[in-house]
Amino acid sequence: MEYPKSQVCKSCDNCNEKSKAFSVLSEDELRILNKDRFEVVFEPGQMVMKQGAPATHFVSLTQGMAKLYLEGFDKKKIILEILKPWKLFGGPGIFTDMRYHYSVSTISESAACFIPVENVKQLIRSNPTFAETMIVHSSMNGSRNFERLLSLTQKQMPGRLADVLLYLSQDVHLSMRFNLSITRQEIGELSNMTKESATRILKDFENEGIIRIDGKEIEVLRIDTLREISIRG
Amino acid sequence: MEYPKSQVCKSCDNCNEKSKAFSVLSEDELRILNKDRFEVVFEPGQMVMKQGAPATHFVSLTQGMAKLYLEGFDKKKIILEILKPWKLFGGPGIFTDMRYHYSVSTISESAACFIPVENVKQLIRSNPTFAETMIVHSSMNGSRNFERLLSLTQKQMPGRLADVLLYLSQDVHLSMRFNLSITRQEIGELSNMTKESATRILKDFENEGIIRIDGKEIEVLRIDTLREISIRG
DNA sequence: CCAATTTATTGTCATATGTCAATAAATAGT
DNA sequence: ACTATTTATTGACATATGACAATAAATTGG
Repeated sequence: MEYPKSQVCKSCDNCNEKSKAFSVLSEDELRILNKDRFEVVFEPGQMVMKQGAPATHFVSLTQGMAKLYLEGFDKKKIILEILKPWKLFGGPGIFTDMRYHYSVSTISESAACFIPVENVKQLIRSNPTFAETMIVHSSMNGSRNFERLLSLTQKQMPGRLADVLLYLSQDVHLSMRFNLSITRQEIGELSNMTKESATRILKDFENEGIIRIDGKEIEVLRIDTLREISIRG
Repeated sequence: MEYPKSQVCKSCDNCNEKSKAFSVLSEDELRILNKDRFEVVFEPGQMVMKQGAPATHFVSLTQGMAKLYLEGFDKKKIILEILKPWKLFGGPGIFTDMRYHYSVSTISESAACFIPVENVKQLIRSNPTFAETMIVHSSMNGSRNFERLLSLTQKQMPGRLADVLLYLSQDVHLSMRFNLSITRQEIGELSNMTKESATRILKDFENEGIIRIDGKEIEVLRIDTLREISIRG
């Protein structure tokens, strides 16, 4: 793995500005946070964080795109999130058993900044506002996981796929038309179905004029229909 | 609803002792916490907390037993937890949109103590150790929900039911033999299957000599087999 | 103690979805 | 540019599981 100088952070300021979690910190506190930070560049498909490994660092994605996923049984995965820059992750294990509870691997060429957990914990202990920020952060993940649990367990495939398309369009790419950076396999892992089923239902949606597929590009044509399908289940 | 005097807390001391979350608080801080607490007694089947309603209080179950569940589509529920005394709940909404993100209703006659969220938040802001306790609490819920997500989405019915039996035996009743306080419907809601399937697979387990069912009583005879079934999926 | 209601059991059937296999298309490596 | 590998598509088929229905058993309320 290379560490091209040009891509390594010159300073953490940029990162701190973009990650709203750090906006409540003073100059001095940022210094603590920045003390032992370091950045690593990843090629596509490389592992940033491994489920089960010791949880030593919080990580902030600074460039590229990655997937955060649970490793289940028989190598089956559930992708919980597509990560974009300035997303901070590390997981619940940092405050419990000091293990990572999910894996993260890159989708495109990426860079990530590693912050030792002890430095973050030190700030939590000294700055209650920052602690509250962490609680809010963790709570948002919590509610999001409840929604996912309901979507994945109670909806049929079209509803689950609609949820994933809405997620990709509205939360990840912020556009009705986007270049699909993930495979059918990964769409399946987002919606808990096989790649074959993902292919089939995507085609169904296309035939019904709900989306347009052109190579790697997907355009959402009728988002309301997608929302209906999502609600109907 | 009645409020039998004899069952209302005489003091919060008892509650504070039992809820380890509060063990880090000083006398003065406990006074803040106790200031506006009040206890309510519930009959079986009554609702303690309603998903979607304004999140105004943290709640601690002080007597009885309750179920914490997500209300999904078509009135379908997922039970996330069987609550026993001294379990504190309120959910992620307290730190995000100020709504409850799950419902809680009693299984047996119960009592619960309601603590205004503002008092807890005040302590979080003033006592970093307490704040960290809250983060740990929320993190444990987080990892537990990951496990549930995997169990419910990737295992077949026998695996899911095995998980539920292990949960009931090891986490709820703390015994190999316990009186089943919940219905088949609720076993189904714990394992994401219909009550008919729950019935059938329970009987299968009984026929295979893995458990013994006698009326409302269940005895786990071969816990290792149950664990195997859980792992095999 | 009896009627009314809820809960549990059991069987039949329909179907959503996974599995496997064969091919096609796209991508990557030399 | 050409082969090798990965990814996508499509079809045929098997099966886990839900839906419905009919009793049976248990619980509750008077």
